[in-house]
Amino acid sequence: MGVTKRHIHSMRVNQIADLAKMLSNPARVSIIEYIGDCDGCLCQDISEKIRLSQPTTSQHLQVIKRAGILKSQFRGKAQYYSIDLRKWEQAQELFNGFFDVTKAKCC
Amino acid sequence: MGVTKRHIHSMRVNQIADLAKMLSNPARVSIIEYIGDCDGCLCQDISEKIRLSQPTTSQHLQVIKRAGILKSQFRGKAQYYSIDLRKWEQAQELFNGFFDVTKAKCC
DNA sequence: ATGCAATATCGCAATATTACGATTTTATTA
DNA sequence: TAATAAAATCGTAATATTGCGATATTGCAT
Repeated sequence: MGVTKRHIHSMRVNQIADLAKMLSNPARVSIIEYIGDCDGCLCQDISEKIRLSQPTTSQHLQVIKRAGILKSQFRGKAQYYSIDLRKWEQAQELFNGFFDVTKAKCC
Repeated sequence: MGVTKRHIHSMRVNQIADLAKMLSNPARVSIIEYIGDCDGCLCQDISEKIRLSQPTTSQHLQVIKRAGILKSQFRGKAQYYSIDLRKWEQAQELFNGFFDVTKAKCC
């Protein structure tokens, strides 16, 4: 077939996988890293920094945003992206929960 | 084009993305969770537990193994999988490093 | 209203992922 | 050595992802 069977897994497992999928492309990791640096970034600047085209960069930004990690606002004529710290921390906790539980059980 | 441009990113960024890619499928998250539970599992049992076919399960196991997270050994006639705790902790640290640095910088 | 600069969306081609049935390989046991 | 059971691999079809050029949209300034 070729379609991921989400329905056979728990919601928590799917959440972890979704979050990981968002981080599974190096461009998106770089983008998050860069936004963390400057806090309030233009798509154009990010695009130049990571050396991908504006459309590609914009698409990656949407993927990160859809995962709930980004906030954006217009200042002047440009859109400024920044990281939603609360969501970022929640994401970290979700991962750490998974890592810790697995660690505690194994061996 | 359609090929991920790994070469434009740092090695660390690619490592994070690779690790995330390994976790980006819910079947693999479930498998890790299950192996953590029983510590020493048969492919067959995992396959039944997560309700995917034996070949599919085996392929996912290879992906997790290629990421360095699994150990395996033959006991009797079957192969027993378990989590490489050292690598698992390293993976967690890699993620936490990324999360923490981003957190520290932003805002 | 018109022009401008920034961002988002569309359409597409190349490639990657996912899942499974069929088959082969592997390691033990009779 | 032959039979076995378990796991890996092959082949394939369906779908998803990635990246970019072209185009549309958006919000401000004149």
